[in-house]
Amino acid sequence: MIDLKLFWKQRVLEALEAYRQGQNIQSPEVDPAALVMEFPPKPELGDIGFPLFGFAKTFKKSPNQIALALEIWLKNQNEGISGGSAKAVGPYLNVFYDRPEIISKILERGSAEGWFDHKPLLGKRVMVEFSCPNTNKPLHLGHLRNNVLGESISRILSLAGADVRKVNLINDRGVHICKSMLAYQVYGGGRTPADEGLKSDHFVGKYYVMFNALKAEDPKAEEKAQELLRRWEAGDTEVLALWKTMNSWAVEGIKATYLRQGVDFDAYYFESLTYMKGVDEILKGLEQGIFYKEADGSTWVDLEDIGLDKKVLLRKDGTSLYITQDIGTAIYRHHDWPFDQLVYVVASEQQYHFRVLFEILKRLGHPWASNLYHLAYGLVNLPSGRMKTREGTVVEADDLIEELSGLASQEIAEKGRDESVGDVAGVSEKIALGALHYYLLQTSPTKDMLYDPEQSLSFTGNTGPYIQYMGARASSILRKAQQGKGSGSLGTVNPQKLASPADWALVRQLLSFSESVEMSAKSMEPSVIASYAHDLAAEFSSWYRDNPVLNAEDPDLSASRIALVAAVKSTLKKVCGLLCVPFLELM
RNA sequence: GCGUUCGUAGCUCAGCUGGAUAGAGCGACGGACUUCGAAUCCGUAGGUCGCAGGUUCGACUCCUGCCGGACGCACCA
Repeated sequence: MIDLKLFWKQRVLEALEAYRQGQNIQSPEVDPAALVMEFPPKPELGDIGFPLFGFAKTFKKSPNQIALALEIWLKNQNEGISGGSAKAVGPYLNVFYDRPEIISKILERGSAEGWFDHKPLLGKRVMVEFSCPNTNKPLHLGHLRNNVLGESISRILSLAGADVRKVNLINDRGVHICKSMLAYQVYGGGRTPADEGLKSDHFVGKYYVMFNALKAEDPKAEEKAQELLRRWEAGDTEVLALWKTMNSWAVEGIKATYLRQGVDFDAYYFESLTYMKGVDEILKGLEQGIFYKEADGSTWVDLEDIGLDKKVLLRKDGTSLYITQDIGTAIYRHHDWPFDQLVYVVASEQQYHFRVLFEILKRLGHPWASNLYHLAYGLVNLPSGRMKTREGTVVEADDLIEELSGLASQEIAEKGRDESVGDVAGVSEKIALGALHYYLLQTSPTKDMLYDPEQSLSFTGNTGPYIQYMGARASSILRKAQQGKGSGSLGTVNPQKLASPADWALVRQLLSFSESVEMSAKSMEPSVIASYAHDLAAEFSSWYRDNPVLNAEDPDLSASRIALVAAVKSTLKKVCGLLCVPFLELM
C-alpha cells in the first residue's frame, strides 16, 4: 500500500517537472523534498493530498492553477493506468484511489496470516534493554510501564522488519541488596517464603522495608550494610550463600510477574557478573589519552567542550562505578550480538547519564555509538502524588493486576456473562492486562503520567477492554457466519458491494495501519499504535451498527461484509499483539 | 544557578517530517436494546493550543524570551 503512495508521489513529481519545463520557468529542477504528501482530513476530499502552496512562488502561479494543470497533465499521461486518479481540490492535488482495487487487497487480510508486508526496518538489528529490576523488592507500577514499553516497542520494531533482541540486566548487587540481607539476618529467623506464605519477591521486599525498622533500632545499621557489601566483594562464603538464596527468591518472583504480564527476554545479564567489565575499557581509553587521571588517582573524562561536565569513571581505588559498567556492558553486548542500534528503556531521570554514556562510547571509537537510543519515559504518578516506598504509597505490580482481574470478574458477573465466557478467571486476567497495558501505552513515553486507579478500572471509553470488546464482537459475528447463520455462505465476495461511504471509511482505517506501524517504529512511540487501535475499533463499532453482516438481504453483500469483518479482526488482533493487550474471542 | 523535559476542553490524553473547520475518552446534558452481545452507538454543550515576540504564503507544530510544573547536576544505582 505504501508503494501506491510512492507511486503517486513520483507521478506528481513528474507532472511538476513537466509543468516547469512547459512554462519555461527559469528555476532549478523540482526538489522532491519540497513536495509534501499528506492525508486529507475527510474521505470526500481524497485519499492522498499534495498541498501546492510551496510552488506558487517559483512558478508564479496560484496553487489552484498549478493543481488544475497537474490534474490535466496526469489525466493525459495516466490513461489506462490503475491506482486511482488525481483531482485538483482548491490549492491541493488529491488522489482518489480505485476503491474496488484497494478493497480486494484489504480483504486478503482475512485469510492470509502474514499479510503485513511493510518492512522499512528489514535487515536492521536492534537490541532493546528494558526492565532491569533490583533484586531487593518486587516490581511496582513504574516497572510495569517500563516492561510494557520495552515489550511493545520490541514487537513494533519487529513487525516493521527489524531483527530484535530483548535483553534484561538484573541489578543484583550493591548496598541496597545488602540491606534486605541484613534485615533478614536480624529478623528472618531462617524462614523461607513458603513459611510465610508469601510470593518470593514480596518476601524479600518485606525485609528490605524492615531495614528501616532496623535503622531505628540500630544506629549502626547503615555501616553494617556497607560491611556486608565489603564481605560480598571479598567473596565471603557465608554472605555469598545468603545473597544467592535471597537473590534467587527475588528473581524467581520477578520472573513470575513477567510471565503473568506476557513479557519475556532473549537474554538475561546479571550485574554481579558484568560490573567489572568496563575497567579495562577505561584503562584503554586512558592510554589513548581520551581520559585523564586526577592527582588522587581517580580517572575522569572531560566533556566540557560539548557542554557537559567532567565525569568520574574510576574511583581512586580503581573500582568501577555505574557508568563504568554501562560502558563495559555496551561494548560486551555489541561483541556478543553486533547490533545496528541499542535501545535503552530507562526512566527519564537518567537522561544525563545516557548522554554522557553515549558520548564516551563515541570517543572510544565505536562507530555504533551514534545509534544508541535512550527511550526515556516519565514517572507514573498517583492522584495523591509520587509513589514513595517509605510512605507505603507504592502500587505493587502483582497486587494491581490481581485487583484489576477481580474487578473484571465482577463486571462479567454483573453482565450475566459467566456462562458464555466459561473460563471467567482466565478471561478476567486478560481483560485486566488489556486495561493496564493500554492505559500505560496510550500516553507518550516522555511524559509523566497520572495513574488514576479508579479510571483505569473502568472499562468504558478509550481503553484496552473497549478494543478487546470490538475484537470479541467481530469474532462473534465470524463465529456465527461459520456456523451457517445468515446468507453469507451462499454468496460470493465482491469488492464492488462494499461501496458505501461507511465501508470506505473503515477500509481507509485498515489501510493506514502500515503507516502507523512505520511512524511508531521510527519515533519509538507505542502510543501511535494505541491511538490507531482506538480509531480502528471505534470505526468498526459504528460501521457494524449500521451494516448488518449476517442479516444482509443480499447474499453477496453478506459474504463481502463477512470478509471485511475478517479483515478487521485480523488487523485488530495484530494491533493488540503490538500493545500487549490479549486478544479475546469472547469476553 | 545551569541542563533536560513538559504546559492543548472541567479531568486524563491524541494531534505524523509546518498545511484544508484543533480531536478522543471521562465527567455533564439528551436520545437508542422484541433487531449479528448496550463493556456499545448517536447527538448537545465545552478550547485566547501557558504568555509575548519572530521565521513563513501558512505555526498547536520551528526559533528566541518570559511564566509555571517535573527531573537531573554523587568517587549511588
